[in-house]
Formats: sequence, structure tokens, C-alpha cells
Amino acid sequence: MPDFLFDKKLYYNPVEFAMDRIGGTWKMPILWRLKDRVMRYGELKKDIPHITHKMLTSQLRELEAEGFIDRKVYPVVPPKVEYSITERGLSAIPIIETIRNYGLQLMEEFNVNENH
Amino acid sequence: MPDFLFDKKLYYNPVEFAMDRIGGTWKMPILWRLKDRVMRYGELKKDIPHITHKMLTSQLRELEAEGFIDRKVYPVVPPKVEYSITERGLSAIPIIETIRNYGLQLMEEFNVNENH
DNA sequence: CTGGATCCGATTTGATACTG
DNA sequence: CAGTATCAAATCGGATCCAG
Repeated sequence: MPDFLFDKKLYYNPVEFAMDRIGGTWKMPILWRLKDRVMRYGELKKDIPHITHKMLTSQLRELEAEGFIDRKVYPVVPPKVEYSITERGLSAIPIIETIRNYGLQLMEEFNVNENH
Repeated sequence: MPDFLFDKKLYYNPVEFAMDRIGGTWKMPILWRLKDRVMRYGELKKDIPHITHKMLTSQLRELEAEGFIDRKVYPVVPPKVEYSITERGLSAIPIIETIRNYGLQLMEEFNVNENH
């Protein structure tokens, strides 16, 4: 597998390409929440623990720019913006589930419990 | 899914936990190469394009510390060190394949070809 | 041959202030 | 309510040097 360029960045393999699209700390949590319903900005902000305003905004912009989510602005005051998942975003859901299940398996192996 | 601590770091979900173990730019390429044979440090270095000495060393250390690979040192001069995959490392291979296939699918959708 | 340590620039992220 | 801009802190990664 040779290197390839996308959006001015050099990639070394398909795994790296995929993780650049839907990886990082926040993109999967966002897609996961949008998988079966439309959500407003404020809802996402409340629903995703620890995410900062800046990170939520930037990650939503990237997901939108690459076609994983749609953004619908209602011209009202105060502003209302709804985010929804696209076909492309939906196709990522099974991958997220696979990684999530693997993570749960690893957590057992490492004796990680959710009570600290 | 509540937060949990592991190795002094706070995690928000199982996906994040999994990707901290086998994610990043280099861990999957390393595991992938070790999946069906033992390799020496220099072999890995030659075989993984672009990886630097520092990154290869640090990623091998982390994978070893968390039980994904074994490190065998031969007491000879000059030094000879062999890296091999463990059971835990092998269990990551199907996940890597899944992500890889998804990456290839995305690359088609984005019209990424490997000739730049 | 393998690998540790250090320096330093680049990138990422959090906090904060401001806007329509 | 949703979003942008700015600055500072933290993290990451590359280059380089030294060592057994």
C-alpha cells in the first residue's frame, strides 16, 4: 500500500485515513448520538460530558465538511440549528460498534471498572 | 457509560480506551507486520515507511507494556532483539482489518487514488 | 544494532471574551 | 442559542547526540 495524498495531508495506509475521518476523542461520540435522532447544538453539548464549546464546534464542522452529518439552520431568533446523520455517517456506525465492543473486551482484560 | 480511570488517565467511553491502546499513527502498522512473523527492530524500521527511531521505540515500549507484543533480547554483540505478537495482540488483528476495510471504502467514496 | 535522552518547533486544545 | 476569535498551556513528534 503506497502513500497517498488527501486534502494536502500525506497518509500511509487506509487505517490512518479512516481514523482521520472519524477518529479523535469526539467524532465517534458525536456520530453515536446522532445515529437515531436529530439533535440541536445545545443538546449535544449537554449530552457529551467534558466536551468544550470549541471542540464540539470544530468537530461538527469537520464531520459536516466530509459528509458524515448535515447541518440545518432555522432562520429564527434565537438561532436554532439541527444536526443529523447522513448515509455516510450511518455507514460508520457498525465500525464504531465493533471498536466499542473491542474496547469493552480490553477493559475486562485490564480489569477496568467504571467505578474508578 | 460513566467515566473511568486507567493508568492515571480519564476515559469517557470504551472506544476511546481501545484507541488509546492500539490507535495512533503507528501501533496498527506495527501489529499488522508482526501478525504472522517475528521481526527484529531493524526489520520493522526498514519495513514501516516514514517511522522515526523515536516513534518506533516508544510505540514498541507501549505495546509491550500493555501486553500486545513480546520483546526477546539475545545477549549477543551487537545486540539482537526480536518482537513477536501475543494472544492479546492477535485479538486486535480482526479489528484492524475491519477499520482497514472501512478506510478503503471511504477512500473510494472520496475518490482517493494511490497515485496522488 | 538497539535504544535512551534532550532539545525544540509544530500542532492541539482549553479558557475566555465577544457577536448577532 | 449558536458561533467565532484569540491567547496560552499542554502535548506530540522530529532531529540529534550519546551509550553498551
